Amino acid sequence: MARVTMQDVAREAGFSVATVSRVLTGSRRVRPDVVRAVRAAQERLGYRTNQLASALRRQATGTVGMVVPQISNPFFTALVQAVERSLHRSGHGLLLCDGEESPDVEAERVRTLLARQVDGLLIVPYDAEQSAACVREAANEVPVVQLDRVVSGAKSDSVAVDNELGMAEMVRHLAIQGYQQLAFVGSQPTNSTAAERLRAYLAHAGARDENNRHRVLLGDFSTAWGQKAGGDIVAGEMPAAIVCANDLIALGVLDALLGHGLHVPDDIALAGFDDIAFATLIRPTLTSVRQPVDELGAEAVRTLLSRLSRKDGMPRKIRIQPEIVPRQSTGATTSASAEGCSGTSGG
Amino acid sequence: MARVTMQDVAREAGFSVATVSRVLTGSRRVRPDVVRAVRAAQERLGYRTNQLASALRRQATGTVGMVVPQISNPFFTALVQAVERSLHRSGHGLLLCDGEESPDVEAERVRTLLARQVDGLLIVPYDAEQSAACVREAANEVPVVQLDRVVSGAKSDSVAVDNELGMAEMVRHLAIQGYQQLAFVGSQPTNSTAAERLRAYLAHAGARDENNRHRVLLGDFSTAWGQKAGGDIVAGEMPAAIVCANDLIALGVLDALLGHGLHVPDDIALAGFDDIAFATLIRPTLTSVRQPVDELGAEAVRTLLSRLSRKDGMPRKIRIQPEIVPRQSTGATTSASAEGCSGTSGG
DNA sequence: CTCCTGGCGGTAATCGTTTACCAAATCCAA
DNA sequence: TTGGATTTGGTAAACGATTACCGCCAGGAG
Repeated sequence: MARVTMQDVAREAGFSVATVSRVLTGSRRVRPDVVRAVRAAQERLGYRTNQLASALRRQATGTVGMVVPQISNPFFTALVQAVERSLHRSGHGLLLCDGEESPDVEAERVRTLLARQVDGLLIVPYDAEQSAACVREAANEVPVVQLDRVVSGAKSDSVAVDNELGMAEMVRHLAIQGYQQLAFVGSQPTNSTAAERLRAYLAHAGARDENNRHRVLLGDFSTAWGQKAGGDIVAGEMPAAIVCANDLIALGVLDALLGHGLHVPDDIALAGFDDIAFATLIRPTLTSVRQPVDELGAEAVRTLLSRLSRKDGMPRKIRIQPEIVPRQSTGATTSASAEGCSGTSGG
Repeated sequence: MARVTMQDVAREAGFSVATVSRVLTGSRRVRPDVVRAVRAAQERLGYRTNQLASALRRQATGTVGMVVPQISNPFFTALVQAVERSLHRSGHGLLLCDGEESPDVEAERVRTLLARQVDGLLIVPYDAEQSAACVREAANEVPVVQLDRVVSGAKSDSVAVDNELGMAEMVRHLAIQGYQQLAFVGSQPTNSTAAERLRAYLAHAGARDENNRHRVLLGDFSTAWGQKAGGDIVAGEMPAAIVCANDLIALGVLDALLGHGLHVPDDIALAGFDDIAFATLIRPTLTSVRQPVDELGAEAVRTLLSRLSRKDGMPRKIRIQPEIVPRQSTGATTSASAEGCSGTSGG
């Protein structure tokens, strides 16, 4: 039951711990017959190196920390999944933390991650201002990559989608589909994505129609907010289409619309942002802006790991191009059957 | 930039590292004035203890590993979230791994978790047979709690919902609602939850109607499978209601039904299992068996932590009672507006 | 004044690796 | 045969905390 150490392997093989270590890490040439002997001994004892001790000595844990505002948001879930996969591919572990949508919890999580000596940090900062200090502080200790959202003033790389572009294309798409009067249901711009999407909407929709400036409802990124905003819109003068700042909001709005007996897109069109898996599982299927989650995750990991090897260079801002996915909710597809959805397994 | 160590604090405070350590861990009484001096020095230097070194010495990392078959399944996401919260509340960290629905990947993940010296392991084993060896092996090294699914032959605790009970209540509910002819869309019983739900369905539905034994379609726990099975059912002689082994399957089936122009529950009723968040966001809202995810996670963590302090005692099987949630899809609610959904935040 | 006891700070061993440095062995050319 | 270069294994010092053990000092009893 007592863990078997390198000492044991060394004794068993009849060599020193140094030699065993060299065989295992390949840090220096060892005679082939010795290698065989050591490997055999290792096999016999079922030895696996203690990463803790190794990490302490090498000053690198092979672990990166990740903090997201809330795991249960499907977009973040997908991001976590993509990151986890990329990390494991390069032999790293993931220490995951949920910030519980609170700057305080978030800061505390970052602190414990640093205390656990993570080699680097991936963070989706909750709030553009309240999270800034904690991100800056972290960036002084280890390489940090901001993901999806960005706070200013931190010396760190960032990876996100080009929200401006995505929103612009969405507005254009709606125009092409013939929807003139638009409304926007978004989030208070307390973080970069909310702010960018709002700004882009105003810039592009406002340019076409001065009226649109008035039909902007701001809350948070939740379904609950979508439901409320949807109700408000139905109560007033109806626009031709509603643009939402993310899919969760759109789901809420849709719920409200259907609840009032409205048909989408016949009575009113609807569009979201993120393209979460459920966008194709509801009726009507939801037009959205696809965030290439796998790419985002992979790119973030790649950026972080490259910082780990060579720390030089200026912070880089990486922006990935999103892609609009037209579906039934904006009258783009009439085919009744949805695209496949690969989410397998179950509880 | 160089990390500040306990040495530095000791020097700054004018005491030895032993004293500093004692102040920080509270392992022994230290004179109040000395405590103040040490704390002041710590504050001045911004010292935080290196968990790595501490863990190596104490032989405990304060970290537990968790392996789920696939994070993107909303049920597992919710479970992870609950676990993460409970763990952090007791000062532990979570090393999360996605098994990618493969016994090999799963086994590899377990091995790296053990190499990282996790204090304990929470695992949702992918396959009743193929995952058994790896769970057993892990249970020999650290306390293991199996969550949601169970493999036999491992000396470990387990926490799960009483699937038998949940399915029994669902069948009874459908009977009360007046649905006689049932069909079951489930997963091949390659894991305990699939097996238990199938067995319970057969026991209870079969008891009422010999015919029901024939209307059992088995695939996996995915939406894709639900879509296919739904199509097959529509093509043949239609039952009055379809019982699904989880909500993802139900979503797929629903998709197929709606795609064929059928109305739920007027033409055919539908029920799921798990009660994931989206069950209330689709139309019709989905009748399901609620798994109390927060309780499951909390109980699993509690069980694991108690094993960490006192290793004695036989393995315990903890079964939590699920609760059926009747909604529109079985004609239980006619109210059009859905219940609130709290999933906040967004990408 | 001596001796014992309890409180408390310091010294150094320890957790399990990695690796700088040393030394023995081997090899090759002259 | 010799002397330098090259392998390659061993010794021991880190990494940064925790803690067993030691010893000093103060105070109380005799």
